[in-house]
Amino acid sequence: MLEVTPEPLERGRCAEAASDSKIHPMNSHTIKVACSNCNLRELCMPMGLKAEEVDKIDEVVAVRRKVKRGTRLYANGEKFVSLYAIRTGFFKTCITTEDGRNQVTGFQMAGEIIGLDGIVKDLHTCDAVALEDAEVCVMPFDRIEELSRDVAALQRHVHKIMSREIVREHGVMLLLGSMRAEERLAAFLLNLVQRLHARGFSQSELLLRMTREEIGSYLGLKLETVSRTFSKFVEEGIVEVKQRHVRILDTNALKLIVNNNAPPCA
Amino acid sequence: MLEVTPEPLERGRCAEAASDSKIHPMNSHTIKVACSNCNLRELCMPMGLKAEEVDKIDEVVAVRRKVKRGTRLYANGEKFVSLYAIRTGFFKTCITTEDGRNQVTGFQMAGEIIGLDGIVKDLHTCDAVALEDAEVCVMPFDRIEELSRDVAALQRHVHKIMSREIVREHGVMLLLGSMRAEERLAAFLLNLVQRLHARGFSQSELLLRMTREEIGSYLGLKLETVSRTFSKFVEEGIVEVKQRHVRILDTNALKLIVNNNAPPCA
DNA sequence: CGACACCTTGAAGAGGTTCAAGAAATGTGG
DNA sequence: CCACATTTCTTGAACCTCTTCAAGGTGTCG
Repeated sequence: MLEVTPEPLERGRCAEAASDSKIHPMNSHTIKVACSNCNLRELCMPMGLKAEEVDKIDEVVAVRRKVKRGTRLYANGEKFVSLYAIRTGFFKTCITTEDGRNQVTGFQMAGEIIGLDGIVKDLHTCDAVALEDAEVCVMPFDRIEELSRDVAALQRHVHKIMSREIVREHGVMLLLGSMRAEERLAAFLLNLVQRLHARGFSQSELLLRMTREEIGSYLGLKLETVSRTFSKFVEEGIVEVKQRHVRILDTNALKLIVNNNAPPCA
Repeated sequence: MLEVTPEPLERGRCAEAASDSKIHPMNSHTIKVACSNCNLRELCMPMGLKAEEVDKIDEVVAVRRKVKRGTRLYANGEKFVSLYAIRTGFFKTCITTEDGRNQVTGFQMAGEIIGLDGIVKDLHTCDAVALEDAEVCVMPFDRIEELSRDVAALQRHVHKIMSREIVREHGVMLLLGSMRAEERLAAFLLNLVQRLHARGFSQSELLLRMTREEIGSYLGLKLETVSRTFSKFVEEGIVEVKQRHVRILDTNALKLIVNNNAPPCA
């Protein structure tokens, strides 16, 4: 359910690799970059590498790319070339069908990897939209594959990232298939705050980057239901909500809601 | 939504690798095996390999294992060692939580790979249960990794299998998040029959290997709703249903239901 | 400041669930 | 091979959750 993080990072902002950045702009919004001194490396790089292996991995991340809020990092049908590691910002991924259905399949934050959907057909099968101004590391997939043939730790890391995504989606299926509205929203809030906390943010306070409609799409609910459920949580004193600002007052109450009001036996 | 299959295979049953099988039983239900003359190789092996590469891959599949109906191939919490390629039979995968929730995350048939959930934590995070007597090829994952460092086509294949599973689950999220009962069941039937047809079975007739309750769990519905929806389809002349025997009379009607009654514009 | 996107709340309605009973199939042991 | 127990499936009726439709409020950005 969460990214494995040995210790919280400070604030999800990377110290710039000062010597490199902004010297060789590839185009209007791409710049060179190095992983080896990125604050997020514990999230998106394998641990315990030799120095020479770290250097090799630095070469994988060819460039960074800035993505303005509301614009797409990639879109359904586009050729798949690279995976992306999110440096800063917040994304949603969603699929849209010809008959007008739309489904948010996930929300992604700093240190998470997106683009895995494109590997199977060499085409992206969903859209990735920045919900706030963002910056990503562009990692050409053929170079990842090449390198992970040399560096077993990287190979293993790539496999784990993909497996983690599969397991995450199992959790979403459980949520969508078996939970009621309150349970879904409680699980959603707990998941978000947990991931934010792992990145050094508050355990109890969060700023929603997405609309009620996007939350609803992700949770299989209508935006009105999301809004009403928030209101209900407020009435019950579980959270404070001011638009997109949410403060969790009673984490345990949320956990009880998710766990069917059964106390955790483990 | 489906396994990519160049051409239908005959009946999903493998010709035995006669010289090998049953000579060296590893234990009561494991036998040696070779991929190179398995009828399913187009489904679970990369295409266009050199002969020597095929030989290497043969070595990956250490043994086969028989799984009796109703028993588990692996279970939540067990150590992850191998992926499994299904030779014959039919599986469900499902997750169960401490508080008693249960969710079927997929149904798998011959030629499909299961066990990917275990990679991220070296532990299986779901159960795989045989819904009929089954046989699988056991593929130790460390050998897969080792070999895919040598054989780029295998590496790519493993990545595609994992990506395909991610994309499949996106489809399930769309189903669970945005479809009504009829739409879900129609999509489910179309998906099943399509995968069966790719394996040489009928386009219109299928034998459900799972109960109404299991279908319901997968589709986020109660078993009564599944039953009622089947009955509705029967009334409308779209399918014939005799217990687990289903004959699709009007594939197009099912497609229209899934597509929101909007004619396919593509 | 005005336009627009987003959020909240109410009331009515639909779709799915729950509870219950009975029928059909399947498996078991004598 | 048959009788019985068990599991699975179907169907009805009442209920509940979530959706739909509608209106008004709040916040944001040019």
